[in-house]
Amino acid sequence: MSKSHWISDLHWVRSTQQQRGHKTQTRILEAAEKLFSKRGVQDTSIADIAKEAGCSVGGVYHHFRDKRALTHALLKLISDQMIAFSDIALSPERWKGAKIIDIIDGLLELSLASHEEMPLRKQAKIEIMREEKEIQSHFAELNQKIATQLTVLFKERTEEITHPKPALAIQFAINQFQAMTEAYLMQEISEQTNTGCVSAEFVEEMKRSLSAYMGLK
Amino acid sequence: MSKSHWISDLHWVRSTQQQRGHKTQTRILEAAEKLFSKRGVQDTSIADIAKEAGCSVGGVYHHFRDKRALTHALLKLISDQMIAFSDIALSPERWKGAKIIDIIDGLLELSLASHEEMPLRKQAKIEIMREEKEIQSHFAELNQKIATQLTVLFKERTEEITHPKPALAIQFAINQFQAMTEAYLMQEISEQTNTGCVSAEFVEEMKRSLSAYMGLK
DNA sequence: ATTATCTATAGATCTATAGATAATGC
DNA sequence: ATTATCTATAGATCTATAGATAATGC
Repeated sequence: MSKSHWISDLHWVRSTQQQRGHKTQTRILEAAEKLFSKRGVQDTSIADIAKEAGCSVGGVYHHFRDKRALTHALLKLISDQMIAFSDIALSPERWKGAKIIDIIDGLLELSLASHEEMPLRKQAKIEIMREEKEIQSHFAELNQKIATQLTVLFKERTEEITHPKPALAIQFAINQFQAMTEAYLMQEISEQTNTGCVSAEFVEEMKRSLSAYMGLK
Repeated sequence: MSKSHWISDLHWVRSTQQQRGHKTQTRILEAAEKLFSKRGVQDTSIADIAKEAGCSVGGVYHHFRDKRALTHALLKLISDQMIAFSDIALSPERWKGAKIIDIIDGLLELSLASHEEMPLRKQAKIEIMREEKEIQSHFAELNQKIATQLTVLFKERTEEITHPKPALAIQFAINQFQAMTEAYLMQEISEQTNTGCVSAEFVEEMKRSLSAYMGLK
C-alpha cells in the first residue's frame, strides 16, 4: 500500500469494520464526486454531501477526519484509476507491431471511452486540483509520467518520422495530443461551446493532423 | 457605453467624483486582479483586497456595492481588452495580401506578446469565470466571436488549402490554434510543467503543424 | 456640501465536535 | 463491546452595513 507524500496521517480515512459502514463511505465519496464536479469543492458544504449521500453531517465526520481527508480520498481514487489506465494503455507489449498512427488511434478511442464511463470524474479532478498546490504538482508529475511512457512508444518508432527533428516532433506531438484531447473532453462536459465536431470526426482529424505534422511514412 | 446583459444595475460600481476616489478604485481593481489570479476569488476576502490596495474594508464597499460588483467590474475590464484586441488583430484590412501562414505567425506573436504585458490577466479571467455560469457563457460567446472572425480570414484564402474538406479543416485548425496557445500560456503561468518548449520553438512547430494539417500550398 | 474614508460589528454560513442513541456481529 | 449513526451547537470566518470622521473642491 504505497502512500504518496500528500497522503499523510494528517488526513486519515476511517477503515470500516462493518458492511454498513463501508457502503456509507462509498456513498459519501460518490456524493462528493457528483457535487464537487458540479459546483466545485468550496461551494459544496459537508451538509450538502451528507444530504446527497443520505446520511448526517456527523456521519461524514465519522468516516473522514475533515473535509480535506474526504477530498484527498476522492483524489486517491482518481489518481489510482489514471495510473492503472496508463499502465495498461501505454505498455510497450500492448502495441507490439503497431504503427504510430495505430497507437494514436487506439489511445484516442480509449480516452474517449474512459471518459464516457465516468463523465464526472474529469471535472471532479479539476475541481479538487484547485484546492492545493501539492495536488496540482502530484497530477503534473502523473501527466509527466504518462508523457514519458508515450515518448518511449514513439521513440521506438522514430524511423516512421520524417520531421527533421524527430525528438522535438515527438514532444510537440504529445503535447498536442494531450491539449487537444483535453479541450475536446472539456467541450463535451460544458456542452455549451458546441463546435460541432462529433467524436468520429475529431478522431479522424486528430490522426490526420498528427500524421501530417510528424510526417509519418 | 454598451452594457452586456450580465452587467445589470444590480451590481453597480460607484462613479468617482474626485481624483482621490478614482485612484483608490483603480488600486482596488489592481489588488483584486493580483489576489484573484493568485488564490482565486473565494479564497480572497474583501479584507485581503483592502489590505493589498492600502484602504479599508469600508473603502472597498464605498466603491463597489458588493463582492460580485467588484468581480464584474474586473471582468468587464478583461472582456473589453479582449474585444479591442480581436477587433484590431483580426480585421480583414490588417491582413490584406497575407497568406494563411503569415496570419498564424502574426497572431501567435501577438498572443504571446499580449500575455507578456499582463501576465496575471489570463489567470484572473479563469478564476473569475469559475464564479458564475453567466460569465462562462459570456466568454464562450466571445471566443465564438473570435473564432468566427478568424474563420472569415481563412475562408477568404480557401484556395491555399489542399485538405479535402477545407471548411472542416479551417474549423479544426482554429480549435487547435486556440487549444495549443491556451495550453502553452497555462504552462508559462504555472511554470512547473516545463515541457521545455521556448517561445520561438513553439511558434515554429505550431506553424509547421497547422500548415501540414491544412495542406497549405 | 459632497465625496471618500475609517472603525466596529451584526448576521450569515460553514466546519468540526460533543454527547447521545441505534445497529452489528463476536 | 464495538462500530455507526444522529442531533445540536460552539467557534471561526467572511460579507456587508451603520455611523462617525476626514478630505475635496465649488
